[in-house]
Amino acid sequence: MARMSDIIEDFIKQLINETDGSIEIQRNELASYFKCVPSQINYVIDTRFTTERGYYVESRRGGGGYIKIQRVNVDRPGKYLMHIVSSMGDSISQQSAEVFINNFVDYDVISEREGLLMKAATSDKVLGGIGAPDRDIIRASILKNMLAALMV
Amino acid sequence: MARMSDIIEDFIKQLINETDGSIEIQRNELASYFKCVPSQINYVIDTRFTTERGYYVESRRGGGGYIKIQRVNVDRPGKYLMHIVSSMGDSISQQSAEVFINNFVDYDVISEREGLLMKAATSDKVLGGIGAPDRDIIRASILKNMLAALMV
DNA sequence: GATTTTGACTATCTTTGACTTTCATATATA
DNA sequence: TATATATGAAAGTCAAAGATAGTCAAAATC
Repeated sequence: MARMSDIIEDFIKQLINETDGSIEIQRNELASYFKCVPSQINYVIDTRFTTERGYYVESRRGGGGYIKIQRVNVDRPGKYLMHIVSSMGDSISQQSAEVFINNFVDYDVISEREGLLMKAATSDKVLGGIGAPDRDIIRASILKNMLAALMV
Repeated sequence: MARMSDIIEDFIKQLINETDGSIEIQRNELASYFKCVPSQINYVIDTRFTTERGYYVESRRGGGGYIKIQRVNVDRPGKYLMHIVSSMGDSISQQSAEVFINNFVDYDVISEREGLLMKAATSDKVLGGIGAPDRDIIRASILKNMLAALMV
């Protein structure tokens, strides 16, 4: 069965597309629309609408509260890439790597084929054999080196 | 009696044929359909649906998890790559990897940028930290997986 | 001896709900 | 009137429970 979280994610993304990059929702309203607990909305936002994925979220509690989600505009892809690389840290999970790579493709910093290459090189499928702490370190190293190679 | 693994392999291959080269299965579902333990599905995938044999596999755990199996394209350049992949062995030095990659670029199987990416991902600069026998094994694995990704 | 089968244990992702925090407004009090 | 307090209406947090898939090695089979 399809994941509820994915369905909610798609719904929100469509709303954002329809409204020029920024929406305001009520958590409880959305939750009751999807017949889920309100905290699942938080889960979706925390895992899918992160800074890494290019979103900016703010909210307010209390009466008349809301959650506002905005898609971040990237007008200088090269600069964006630089910033990402330097903020990336020395260790990175497969999931995060994938998110980064998808972003690069979305913003036309790399081609789709290049994205596939990067994902293939950083997947747990190939790095899984490496022990737990080292794996993510080597993954970060691979990713950074590939990006650096493109920036030359 | 025929081997269970072979039966499962044939079943999956038929599914792939019926669906244009790409399927998504649930491990537990398939296991209960064949009345085997779930890990046998992993065994079948690990031994039969490898990059050497021309498949690209990805998966996701947790609720709504899945295993996705794609058959790679074996048309023209793909066929050449496929041949390379299956002849490459399980271990490869940085030097050999570079020779392979340069060849791909020379024969226009990949672009120059893609070549740079591949070299970056398989260089000793990033893999040097891994101990001697494992390093070349992981390098081969990365290279094969990248090539397979391009053939999907 | 190599391959296959099995199962216990692990890792990862999602769903759920009880409890907490914050804010706006209404009401009480100095 | 101005300020303090109570009330209710949101959203946030966090951990437990549930749902998958992965790993690894022992046992079985060929």
